[in-house]
Amino acid sequence: MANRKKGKIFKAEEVGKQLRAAGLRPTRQRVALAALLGETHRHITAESLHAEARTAGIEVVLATVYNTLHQFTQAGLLREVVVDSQRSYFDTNTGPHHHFFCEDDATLIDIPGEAIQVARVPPPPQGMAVDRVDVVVRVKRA
Amino acid sequence: MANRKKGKIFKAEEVGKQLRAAGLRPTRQRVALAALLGETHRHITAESLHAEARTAGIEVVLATVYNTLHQFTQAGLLREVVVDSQRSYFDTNTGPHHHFFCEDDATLIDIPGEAIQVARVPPPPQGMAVDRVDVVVRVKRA
DNA sequence: TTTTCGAATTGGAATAATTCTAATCTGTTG
DNA sequence: CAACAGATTAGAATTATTCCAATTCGAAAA
Repeated sequence: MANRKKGKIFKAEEVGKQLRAAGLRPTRQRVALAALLGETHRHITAESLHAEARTAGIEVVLATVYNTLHQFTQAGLLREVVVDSQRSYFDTNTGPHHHFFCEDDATLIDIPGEAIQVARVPPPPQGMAVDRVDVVVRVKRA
Repeated sequence: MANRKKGKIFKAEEVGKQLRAAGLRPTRQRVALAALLGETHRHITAESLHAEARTAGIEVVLATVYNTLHQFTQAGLLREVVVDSQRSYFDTNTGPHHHFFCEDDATLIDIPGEAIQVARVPPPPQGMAVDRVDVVVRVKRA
């Protein structure tokens, strides 16, 4: 626990095990991308992760980054954040929380789950169940 | 007022005036699209409005629908709703309210503004001002 | 360790949504 | 009714993402 920073979803030495546990084979690219996600920031796009990977000398194609992000998301290791209808963001923080979205530079900032209180959400329509409640606080340069 | 349904942003006889007031010239296509928006449902995509227009015999190209939706949005007559990173939705209801988003069929349902209470939104980062707070309740077939 | 098989990656083509552009057309004003 | 500013058009261009068939690679068996 001394060495556990919140937000790190992968620990370098355990990436293999973690992937296996998620039902994904620890292939070269997946391990490398997982390592990057474990070490760096919280909000990424396929494009940004691909750029990071290439900078780090990892040979991986954009299509594979897309596939991998979706696989990690399905496995519950990442969460997709919808704030921009033009680009998909992924968050390494899968716990309950919300976001500030800066419309000027299209960046995200986490808001801890407890910070915001959402009350009196009406019941969903017949036959529907609430999957989750997303709050996006859109901000602009003042 | 007897004849005023909430959600109707345009009244057939006043479309011209309303557009003019918004600083937009009441061209044939704009008037026609505005009339459609005034008469029909609340949530549309460029694609769906284009289909409606063509069905109604209005000759307008998809690019123009996009332009018009953005112009109306800028003029404050429509609001863009971001719920799907792959498609843009527009809402004829520009008042304060939120949405249910059904992930199975990608449809939106309004939640009145007063229905949900969002409390304790933390202050935005330095130099930023809150533009608006969006709540999306994602639902799935149970 | 080598073989083998099934699943994963690849690169590129395909698709979908949206924006851009240059030429043409049309409201509006004088 | 003439002229101009601004709008529309079709299609090309762009961007983000997905799909696909061929190749490669990881893991379990031999």
